Amino acid sequence: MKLTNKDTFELILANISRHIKLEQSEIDYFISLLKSRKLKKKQYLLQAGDICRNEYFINKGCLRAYSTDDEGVDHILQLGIEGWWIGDMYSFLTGTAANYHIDALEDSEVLMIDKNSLEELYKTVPKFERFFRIIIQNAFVATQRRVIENLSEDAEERYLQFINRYPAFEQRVPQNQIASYLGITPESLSRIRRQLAAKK
Amino acid sequence: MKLTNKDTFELILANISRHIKLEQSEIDYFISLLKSRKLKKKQYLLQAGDICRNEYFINKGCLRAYSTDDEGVDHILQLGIEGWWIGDMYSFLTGTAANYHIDALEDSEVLMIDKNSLEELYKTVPKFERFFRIIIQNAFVATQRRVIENLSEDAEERYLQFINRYPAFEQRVPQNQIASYLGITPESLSRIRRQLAAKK
DNA sequence: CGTCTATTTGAATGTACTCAAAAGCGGTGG
DNA sequence: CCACCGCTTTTGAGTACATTCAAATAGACG
Repeated sequence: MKLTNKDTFELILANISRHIKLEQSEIDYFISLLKSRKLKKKQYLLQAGDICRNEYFINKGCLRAYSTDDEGVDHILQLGIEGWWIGDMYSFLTGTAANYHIDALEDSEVLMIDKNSLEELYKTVPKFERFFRIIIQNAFVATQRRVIENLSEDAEERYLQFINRYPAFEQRVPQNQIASYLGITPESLSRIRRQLAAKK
Repeated sequence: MKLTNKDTFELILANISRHIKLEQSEIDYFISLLKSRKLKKKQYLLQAGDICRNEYFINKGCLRAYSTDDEGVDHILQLGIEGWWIGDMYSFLTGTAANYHIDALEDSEVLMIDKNSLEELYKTVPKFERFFRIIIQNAFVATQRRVIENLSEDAEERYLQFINRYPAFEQRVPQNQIASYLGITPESLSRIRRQLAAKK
């Protein structure tokens, strides 16, 4: 879908302007590279085995990226809502089969940019190198923190950190999905919540 | 320490030239921003609570970045040898107190660039935005994979993945440090290794 | 050589898991 | 609009993997 509606880009442009300043011509050019896609709840944006040909900006809704292990259990790599980027970066960078599924936990809309367009964008407006460096840097720091928390905290502590850090997710993401993100079973999370309620 | 010896920069320049092409003048300028530091085994490069004022390129040796939890147990966020970057990126970016210690597992040498110099470098030679974007992107992808492996694999699988992916570490890093990286106790790793040896 | 640290081994413990079933909730179609 | 169906959440009982604590052995460093 090609885009014309200006409102569509408010969020992503606000996002970008927090890190780099763009001329109107640069904005127009950037927007011309984007496509949009709407997803119904449960619909796939990407399936493992596909090549991830885009980076996705979540304009509306809620998505998850996850892998399925040998026993068929899902493990959530990333949750994202409006304003977040999502994708399978390794697949995107190397052009190899994706390891992750991405699907919608709510009816959603993403803006996407494919690899050629992105390289083109880097060449034409080098400031975007800076923008994506910063975005990725922040994602990297958050992921490192998650590694350390997985190593050093028990399930209850991780859950408390999670709802404290991402209150929006606690509202919008089903418990079994939060459990998957935390690396525990839905049964365990249910028990943890009961205990926390008892403590109060 | 200010630098003059050309050999000192071979590794880092080779590293950089894999991603961006530099003019001699740009190389000279970049090098002028670097400082070097030698570390004896067990010596700190950074302590939690300090502000991490540099990004560090490991020119020689082996370092670890780790946090210490409430019970005094260490958890290794990152291991690195020659050719790897290391630091506490959150502290570096925000100027806040570091959460991680970094110290040397072997006598080591790092090249370092401070924040002002790096921003200066980005301004003067924007190609470095690209270079660090790529470096961070790769680190991000690797860290995401680690999250998923921590969520989906048991201790034995994670250990096998580890020695397969980082054979150099198996040689150079003590077992209790590998255990810490994998998120298990040294005792558990010892038992896992015994079982693996028995299977053969 | 002696000391300090790392590794191995054993025994008891615990946190989270699996399997199973019931209760709750939400969406869909009659 | 209500009833039903499927999925999510809760609860229980038994289990397993890794932990803790303790001690012995091995190895590294001065």
